[in-house]
Amino acid sequence: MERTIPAGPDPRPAREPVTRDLLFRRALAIVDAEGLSALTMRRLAADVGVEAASLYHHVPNKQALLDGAVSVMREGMTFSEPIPSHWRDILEMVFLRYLDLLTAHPNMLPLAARRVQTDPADGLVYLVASGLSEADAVAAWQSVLAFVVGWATFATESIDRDDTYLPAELAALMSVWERETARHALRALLASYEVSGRDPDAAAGPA
Amino acid sequence: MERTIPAGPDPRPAREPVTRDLLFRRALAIVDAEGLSALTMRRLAADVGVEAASLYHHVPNKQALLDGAVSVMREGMTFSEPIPSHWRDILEMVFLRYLDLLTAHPNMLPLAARRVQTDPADGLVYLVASGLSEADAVAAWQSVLAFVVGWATFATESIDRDDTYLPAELAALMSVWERETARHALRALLASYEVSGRDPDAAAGPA
DNA sequence: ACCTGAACACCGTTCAAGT
DNA sequence: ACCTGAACACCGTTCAAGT
Repeated sequence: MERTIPAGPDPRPAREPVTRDLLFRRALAIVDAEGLSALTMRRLAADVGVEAASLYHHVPNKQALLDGAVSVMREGMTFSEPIPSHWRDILEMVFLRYLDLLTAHPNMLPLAARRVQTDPADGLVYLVASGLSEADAVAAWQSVLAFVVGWATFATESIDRDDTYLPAELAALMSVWERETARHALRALLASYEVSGRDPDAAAGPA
Repeated sequence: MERTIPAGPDPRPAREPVTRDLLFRRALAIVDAEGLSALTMRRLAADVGVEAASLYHHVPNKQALLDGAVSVMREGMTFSEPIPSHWRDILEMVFLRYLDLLTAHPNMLPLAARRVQTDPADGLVYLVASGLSEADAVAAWQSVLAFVVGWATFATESIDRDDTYLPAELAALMSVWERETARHALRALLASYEVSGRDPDAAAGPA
């Protein structure tokens, strides 16, 4: 008979109990470290110390796992004080931060492009409160979101480049996607939307 | 013994001879019709009337097949006369046309986002010839390309929307991605880049 | 309640064998 | 030169069986 160790410090390998949230976090870690194709049910199961079939007690299917990983990633979107007061500056900050987040998780991009749409939805409501028409607010939101996701797509992945016919100097420039260039484009997009009411600075602080 | 029909009109089912190009075209057709996940080696082989293993006589692997399908798709990018004279109008036309192409092949988008980068590369050279600095030309190209691919990503696919917390009216607006909105954003992006030399209209026709 | 083993219906790819 | 059958090493998912 084996002796049972009753209160020793960490007797068995002490497998962390399997929860949905643990699976989401480990799934994100695997994708970040080894790419989307490395995330298989068998691989994740081995990672948390169970068999593949066991995962289906915590998650209905693989898609739910991917959705969970996206959610975990998006929780990493935090903002540093101070918050600017003009809606344009706020949007610029939010979407630059979002661009940074996507850039930090390049392997997640194919997944992040879905479910993103209205994510900081309250931000959209805020645009209307700032004086933009609903149509303009939605247009601005869509444009900026599309740009950021598209930019991350190119800035992030090891694209197979078609440099044929391109002078070496231009090809070299095209292979670098500078954050400052994205910021400039973001500002140009935002500048094309205007508050329509008679009090354009209604949302800009008390003074 | 069966009688062999020597010169009848189309005796056997007359399988079209298998070529790389046929495979590319059928692959694109399958993806367009049934989605990316429907394109398997076995499915494509059945489509052209051979076994899956036979495909490897024409194509080294599945990735080459996908690349070929992207190329076939991009051949569908044509331009109607007349070509505008100002570089901004040309870029707007080219990238609106590219947006239309991506929108017409929504299932191809995950593939089209790679290899696109410098595709109409001569266009980039043309921007420099029009008087933009190399840095500005690349920045404009990158910004507009990123925007179009991002826009197509959202406009095209049945995104799982997160409409929680969003007023019904805004949610309804957010679910529609109007081509006119994209055009406005495209123009705003292009307007932010200027010819730097002393002859800003150097590329704008003879008059 | 949670985990397992074994199976099912798939994948992409290889290769010896056929014509 | 081109095609095939059969196999290999994988997938996601299901389910009866264990504790």
